Amino acid sequence: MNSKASRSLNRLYIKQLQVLHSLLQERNLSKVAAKMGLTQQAISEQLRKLRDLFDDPLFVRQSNGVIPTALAESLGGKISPILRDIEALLDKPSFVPGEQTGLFRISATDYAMAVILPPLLAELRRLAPHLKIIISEFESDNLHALMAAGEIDLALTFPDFIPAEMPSVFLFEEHHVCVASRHSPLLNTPLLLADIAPLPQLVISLARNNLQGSADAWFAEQGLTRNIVMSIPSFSAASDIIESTDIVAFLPSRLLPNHKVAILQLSDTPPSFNLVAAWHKRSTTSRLHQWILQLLIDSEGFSASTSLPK
Amino acid sequence: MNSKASRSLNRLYIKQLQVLHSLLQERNLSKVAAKMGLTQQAISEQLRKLRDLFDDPLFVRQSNGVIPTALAESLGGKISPILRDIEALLDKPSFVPGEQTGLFRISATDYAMAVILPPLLAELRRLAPHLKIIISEFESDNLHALMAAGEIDLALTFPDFIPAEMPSVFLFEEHHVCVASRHSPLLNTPLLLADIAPLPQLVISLARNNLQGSADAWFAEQGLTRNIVMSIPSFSAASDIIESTDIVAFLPSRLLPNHKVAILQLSDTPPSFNLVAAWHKRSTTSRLHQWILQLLIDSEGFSASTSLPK
DNA sequence: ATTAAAAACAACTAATTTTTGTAAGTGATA
DNA sequence: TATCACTTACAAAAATTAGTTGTTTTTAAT
Repeated sequence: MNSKASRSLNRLYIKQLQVLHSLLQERNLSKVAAKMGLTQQAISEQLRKLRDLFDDPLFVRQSNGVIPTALAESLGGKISPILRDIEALLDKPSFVPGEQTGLFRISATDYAMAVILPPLLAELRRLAPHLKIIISEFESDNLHALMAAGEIDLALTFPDFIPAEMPSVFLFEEHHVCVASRHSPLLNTPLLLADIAPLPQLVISLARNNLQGSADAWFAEQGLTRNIVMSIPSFSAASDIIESTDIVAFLPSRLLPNHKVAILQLSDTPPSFNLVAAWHKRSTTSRLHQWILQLLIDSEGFSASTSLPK
Repeated sequence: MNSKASRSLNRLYIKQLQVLHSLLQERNLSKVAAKMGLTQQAISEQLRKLRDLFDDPLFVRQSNGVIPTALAESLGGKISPILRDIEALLDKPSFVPGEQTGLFRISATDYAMAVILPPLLAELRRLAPHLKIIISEFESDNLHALMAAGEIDLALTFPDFIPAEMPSVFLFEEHHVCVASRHSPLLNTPLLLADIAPLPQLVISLARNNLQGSADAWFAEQGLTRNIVMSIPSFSAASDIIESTDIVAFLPSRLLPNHKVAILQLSDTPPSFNLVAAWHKRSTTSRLHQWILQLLIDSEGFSASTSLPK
């Protein structure tokens, strides 16, 4: 392509293509002008530029209008589909869940996998059967980077793990209950927090590989120090361990009851915590994303109060 | 389509689509700016307009650039072919006669059909076998209107019949010879113009249905009045009539010899006249038209001196 | 918290489009 | 052939828009 043309191409309005197209139909500058809400002179000027661009008169005048040259006519056939394609760009694609064929990636803690995902995924399978879904274990380290790279679309986790710049929505409030093996001699015995503190305990630690638990502060408030002897990164594995040891732990209430562990009768109630769904700003305007988020909010009747940073 | 979008579409540069496209590749405004020879601020402003047009952020910023939203990504796939199509508009289609599949319409007097067309059509068949050709009898009345309407591409006729605004090219000079039936007793007898004048004569009149011939003025110059008894609109039919009557006529020299009529030995030579090819301004830049015209000029070694009105 | 990179904003300048006004071309018709 | 009605083309002013320079804000990593 010659350089003059490519330079001019930068300055080519869609409008100029429309002028050329209308001119081929109307064969009259004044009529095209009226149709486009401009003056005849403006159309004449655009035509002058088109003539310069294509190095052809394109239209020659008659008493009652103009008639196209061979080149103008051949351009006409090519311009029509281009204009249609460009107009189609602006038509918001209608969003029909059943027709979604894309891929949606959810990162979730194993707690969320057990509690939140089952009903959501059932709905997704029902309403959007052609949508492919990838679920990955929640990684707190580089969540934002993964989302920026487009490798995760939605995270289901605890508020602490989501960076401030990410929009998120509150899903529900959860609290821990203290559990022990179903064979534990402590079952059916009323217990105080002070009774729990010295017992060997396990904490679920998703990010930090240490022996600190989320309820440590609560014990400290009452002047107690917990006897934490183990840390694992999975809620479901915790149950297995607890079942076969003398270890006790605080597990989210919605994971219970299960057939491996039993709830201890504790007089105090541990502080509650929240579950949230978080995503990257880039996804906020995605219709698919919006729809799945709404499904999530609706699916268990969560009181949805979105908190999107401005 | 909403009215805001259609209004904005008028103002949409091809360049803006290129910005969107480059941004999807580079994911960095400054790099796109450098690539397009503009400042970062200019790209930012175009992005602002695109955001307004599509009612979507399109790109959200990071520390080292931007990342596209779902909408921007979906637009990307549609924009690439559009940009290719638009660039293809500017590529002049290469003209290969053998690939021409169009239709070419020639209007010719029966003289031109007999003398000019045969070699031209032979060449056309040989060089452009996929080109369709329609030949029609020359109509002097509304030649310009027919050509404006695209119903005739080229006329082969006499200069008198082509309006001043039509471009034309001189083909060759022709002159009349006086003929009579091959059975005529006048054959082989030297004749003066004064001898011809009283003889019953036929004129070929393409436009005006009257008894005036093109050589009338020539007779008048010598103080003679022709005895015109018949007018017909066809040169070839003239020969048939002359053969079977006592009528004489002036026929173009290139139609002779033929087996129906014979040339009279006239001492004077009638004034010559020209043959021209004429067309509509709209066709002047058509490669097909130019090529056929050149073929016509070359085919018999005519001394081609085009006379295109400004 | 600091920093480096990048996008966004603001005011100004340059370029372009559009309009207003006018001239000139075209073909029909009196 | 002169005029008429209609049309495109040209020119200069006005309005709009794109682009630039300078600056601020945002972003995320150190």
